[in-house]
Amino acid sequence: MATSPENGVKKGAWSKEEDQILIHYMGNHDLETWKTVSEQAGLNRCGKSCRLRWTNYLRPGIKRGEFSADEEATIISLQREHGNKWSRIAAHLPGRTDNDIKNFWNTRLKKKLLRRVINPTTHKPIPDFNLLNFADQAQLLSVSDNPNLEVALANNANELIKNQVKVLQNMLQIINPNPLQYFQGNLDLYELIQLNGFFDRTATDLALNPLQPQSMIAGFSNESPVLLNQQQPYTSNSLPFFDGETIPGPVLDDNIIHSDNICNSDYCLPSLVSAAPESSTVKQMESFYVSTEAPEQYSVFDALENPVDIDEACGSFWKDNFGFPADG
DNA sequence: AAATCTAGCAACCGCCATTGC
DNA sequence: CGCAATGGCGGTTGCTAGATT
Repeated sequence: MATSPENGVKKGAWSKEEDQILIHYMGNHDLETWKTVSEQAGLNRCGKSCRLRWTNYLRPGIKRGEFSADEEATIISLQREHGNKWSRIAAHLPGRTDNDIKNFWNTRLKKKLLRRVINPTTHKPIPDFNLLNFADQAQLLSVSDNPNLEVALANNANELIKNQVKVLQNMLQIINPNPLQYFQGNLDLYELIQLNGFFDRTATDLALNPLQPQSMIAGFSNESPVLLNQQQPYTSNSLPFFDGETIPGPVLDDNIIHSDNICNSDYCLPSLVSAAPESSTVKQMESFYVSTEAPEQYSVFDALENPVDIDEACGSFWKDNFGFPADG
């Protein structure tokens, strides 16, 4: 069992013997401070740990087990009203602890709301996946049991992954302005990152203008470098993406070397040119990542390049695509 | 059958407020 | 008033049992 290095007090799960000692002590003494409880009861625990064990588990009247439908409705209603004020919410639910309610919210109720396409933060219907925070997006993906929803959300998830790749690129570039050496064992990943035009940015540029999610996408626009022979099929192995789906990509130009220190004959680096809008990296990336089965009007890149009226779009996004109610 | 993944939950951590000296 | 001790709270971690591969 773990102990705190500085004072040797025990940490981790409580044993039945410790529980009995604490219950016996609390039943026979008035509470002074939790520190004295620990000391006088002979528990090798810090006072804080004793308090938590008592208030969350051992004190009389604690209600355990499944939450009733009424309790569930109360929690949702109070969470909407007060936010994550668990102790305040617990005051309305006799026998339930703030910790229990917090766990119940985080592990059950949030998912339940997401399944109903309700944003657990705002308690309003979700008009567009992109308006959720990242954690809720991930959770919505994980709880989805609607195949149509999964297909559509995959497109948005591609977008999230691209953003994360950009963050990784930033980090690598700052660590080493010539990151090519990292990719000798994973050239598919190298090609994916190269497609984003990352290696043309200097460490100084990145330090002064770190990429943010919005600017990352904006960075894909006209001045971004693109591959010369982008219409041809991808030469290396297709990149596996969601659930084994493979996505065709443009060929890499074998004849033009971008960097002089690494050149595998099968994976030489392409040269880069500025693109016209119609052949921009945005369009290229769109065809690269977004499933052709996806409704074209909801391409994430279209949305970014052509700002839409959010109110108008919100009202129809789910309804048009999945038959979900958009307004309650 | 073994390995891996996932959900649920108990407990800890860090921050802030309160209290007492 | 300042400081230390303590308590309260919300966020996070890590363990475990059950499910899945």
